[in-house]
Amino acid sequence: MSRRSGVLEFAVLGLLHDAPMHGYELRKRLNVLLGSFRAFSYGTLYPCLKSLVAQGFLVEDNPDTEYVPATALNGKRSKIVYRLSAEGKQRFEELLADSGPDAWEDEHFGVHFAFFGQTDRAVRMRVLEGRRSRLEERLERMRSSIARTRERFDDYTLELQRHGLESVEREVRWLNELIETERANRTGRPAAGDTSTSDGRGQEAGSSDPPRPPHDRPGRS
Amino acid sequence: MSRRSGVLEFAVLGLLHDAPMHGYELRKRLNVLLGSFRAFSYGTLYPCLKSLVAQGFLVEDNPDTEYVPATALNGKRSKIVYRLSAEGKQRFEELLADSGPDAWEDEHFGVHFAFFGQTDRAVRMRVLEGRRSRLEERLERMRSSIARTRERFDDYTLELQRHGLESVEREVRWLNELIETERANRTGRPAAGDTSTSDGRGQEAGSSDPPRPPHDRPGRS
DNA sequence: TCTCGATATATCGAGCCGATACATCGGAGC
DNA sequence: GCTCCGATGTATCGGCTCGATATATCGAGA
Repeated sequence: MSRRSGVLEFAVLGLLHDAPMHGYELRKRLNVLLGSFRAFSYGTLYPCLKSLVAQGFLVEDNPDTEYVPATALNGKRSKIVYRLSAEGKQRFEELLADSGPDAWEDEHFGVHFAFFGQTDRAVRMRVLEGRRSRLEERLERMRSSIARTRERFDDYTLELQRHGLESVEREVRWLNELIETERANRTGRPAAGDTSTSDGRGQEAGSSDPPRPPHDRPGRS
Repeated sequence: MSRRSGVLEFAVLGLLHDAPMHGYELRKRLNVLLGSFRAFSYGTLYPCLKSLVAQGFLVEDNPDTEYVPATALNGKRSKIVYRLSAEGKQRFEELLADSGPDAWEDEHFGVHFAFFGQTDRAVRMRVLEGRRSRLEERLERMRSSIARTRERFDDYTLELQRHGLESVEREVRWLNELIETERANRTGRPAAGDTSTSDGRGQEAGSSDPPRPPHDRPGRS
């Protein structure tokens, strides 16, 4: 589990960091959290939850004391509420601090960004700039590819390629705005790059400085 | 094979409609053709080619007469050139004429659009409008979802959702332009809605009227 | 009461990717 | 001429993920 992407693990840990939940609720919030970036199905979520329990990152809060229907078969399938263990909390912090090349690949960037509110400013900057350079490489390849094959395809195919290209260009502009905002919000005090394992701070969301992303006005109704 | 998406089958048939090719070349062109819409790996392509041969849609042009190295093992693995059979050509025409709901889902729309140059105008219109209404449904859901969860997430998460929303909005605007162009290019003669199985027309690309998609100017260098 | 949809957990077949292996060929460098 | 290396070329395997499906409860409404 989570050998390939680890995206789901990260997202689940992050959501359960706020509040305990059961799978059904978790999946709904998951697909809202990640927006149009990614969606997961039950066939992926439930095995992942099991794996996270087996790894010790999650604990099943089995509320046998609470309302259990149990009218049916002896197996009595009731709600299973998952809660983050101490190891799970620590694991989430580790994932938050990761600013390696993986963090700005297609599959990972969305989740990392979704939790930027709990991420150090230095990590945020590295991830944003890494993502941008990644997309600029792709842009270069797409442009030369379109230029090379301009004569070989009909107009609709070229239009599809052009549209894809502009999507990536828009993505880069978005990143530029974000980076610019990060730079503008740079206070005099640099973010404390603590590698200690959550020693003193017992607070849940230790965001001392509000990041304030761009686009204060929602734009349209 | 090709039970779920059929995208690869469609794209392979369409590319081999123009010229015979071997797998390696096919994959390169495939990933250019579909732009940023989709990419396929060898692990998907080669089994699909085998399946298409087994179904009788492709023929292996094994050029034993041409240069065969054969210095190595007795199996002598040389180039395998794939060519469209008559059944394959007919299959491609069928896929081109498909304007059912599947044609405007996420997985299928890109390929269908890539071959719009060989598609009837009536089918093009149905697919574009179907796609647009599909995205507008999604837009509605995303908007209400963001409105409902505005207070539950931090600013970066909301920014991610907003950006996803604007991506879909941009997609709808793009479709609007395309549909408008289709309408403007509507000549007096309606496209012959023939359901016959490619009876008279032996021509390769039977595009009698040039579709002329929007954005004549490439915009930027 | 009976149906229907939302809530809730779980599994299975099949598609698809990434990595990898194997083999050839043309060119760069020596 | 020689070797190394990257592009060309075909092929497979492990495993992640999806869509469909099965099962069961609950609240709302006909």
